[in-house]
Amino acid sequence: MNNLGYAILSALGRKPCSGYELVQYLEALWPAKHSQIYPQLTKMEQKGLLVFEHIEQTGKPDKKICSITEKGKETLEKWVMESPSDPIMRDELLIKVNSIWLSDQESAKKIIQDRISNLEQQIVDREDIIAEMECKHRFDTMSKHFGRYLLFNRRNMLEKEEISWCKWALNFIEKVNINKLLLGMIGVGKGSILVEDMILFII
Amino acid sequence: MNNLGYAILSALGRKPCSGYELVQYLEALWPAKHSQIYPQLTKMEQKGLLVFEHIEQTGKPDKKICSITEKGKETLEKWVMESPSDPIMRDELLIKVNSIWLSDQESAKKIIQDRISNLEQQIVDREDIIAEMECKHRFDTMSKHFGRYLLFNRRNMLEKEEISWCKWALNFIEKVNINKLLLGMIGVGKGSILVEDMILFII
DNA sequence: GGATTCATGTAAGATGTTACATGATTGT
DNA sequence: ACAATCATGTAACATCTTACATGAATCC
Repeated sequence: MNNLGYAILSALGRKPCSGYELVQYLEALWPAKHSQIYPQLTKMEQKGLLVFEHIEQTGKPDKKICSITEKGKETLEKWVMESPSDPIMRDELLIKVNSIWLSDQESAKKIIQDRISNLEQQIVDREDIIAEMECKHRFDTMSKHFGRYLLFNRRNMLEKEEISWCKWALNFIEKVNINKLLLGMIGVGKGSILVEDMILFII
Repeated sequence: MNNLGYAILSALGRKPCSGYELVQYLEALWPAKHSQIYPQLTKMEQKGLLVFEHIEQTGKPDKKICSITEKGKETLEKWVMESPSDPIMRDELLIKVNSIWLSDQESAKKIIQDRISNLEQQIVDREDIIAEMECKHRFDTMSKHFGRYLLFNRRNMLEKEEISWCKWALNFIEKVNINKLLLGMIGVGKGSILVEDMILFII
């Protein structure tokens, strides 16, 4: 079984739900498009890890509610104990920042500023969800939602720290440019003072 | 062109290098195995984005040094200005944390403690590299290494914050368990006081 | 009237991983 | 002796994305 499969089992452990709902739930866990979810669910049903229940709806398309089976629960339980492999992050911004030397100051600053805006929006949205969790899930039902609660707080902490980095980087970029302009030293020799300046600035 | 291609161009913009070296360089930017790099380089050479230079070596296998072309530079420059798409993070740990309710306290704590160890190791390693960068790249050569310098600091900031979350989560897990044990309330009713306790603890 | 939400599925293509293949040098 | 580093490549497979396909209800 693959990670998507375990993520689905983890989601269904909380409560049974449709493939459509899974797409949303998994966004914070292991993002996947519906075109990946539905075939995966079929495979998992064939393996006996989950069962389908067909629900007819009026005014809406019919849906298939998936529930985790005993076998599914056992499979997940066994996997959870194994140590996880290294995380992988793919972010175009990193490539763009790495290429910063060939773009002008303003363009460089703009991509970072846009990132700050995106992060800020995501944080306010997530803070609403966290508040809702704290309000809605009392202790008796909290247990199954506890992990998700930890994860939402994790994301917020990391995104706030990313904003801190963005601001630090913006200041740094500005500092470098001001130095370049003031001393008229684009690529000229005695710049070693500048680097010390920059390093002082970091500390 | 795909993101891997732009990452390669970004790497080659700094200095020409072999496919083998690219694998290491790209780890912090857009990780890829050599089996993906070599065919990608061939495609990019055919498109005129880079050129190969065959270097014969004694005692070591021969290598092919790739250099970015004017067309490659222009392609990268154009792409850098476009706004990046959303980052994607895939981390098995998240699925395991989400499934925390079905593993025992000790196993749950262990996976988080292991993560802390990994992060701490990565941070000390990266701090060495950062120190080396600050030392080696004086102002005249800094420009092309500037983006990478920003990125290494970014990673360190984020990983330090992840450690903070891990420690917060460990405390939280312990707190929940102590409450469960003390009050003997596994799944029993009047737990609402506990949740308040937990929320107080977060604040 | 047009976009979004709900709801499921398939097909084609792009991207990424694991395994197979070779072979000398250097460090433990 | 054995593992790791340097160095490049292919093949098979797994994973993920984009596009095609349908269709009613609700919101702006």
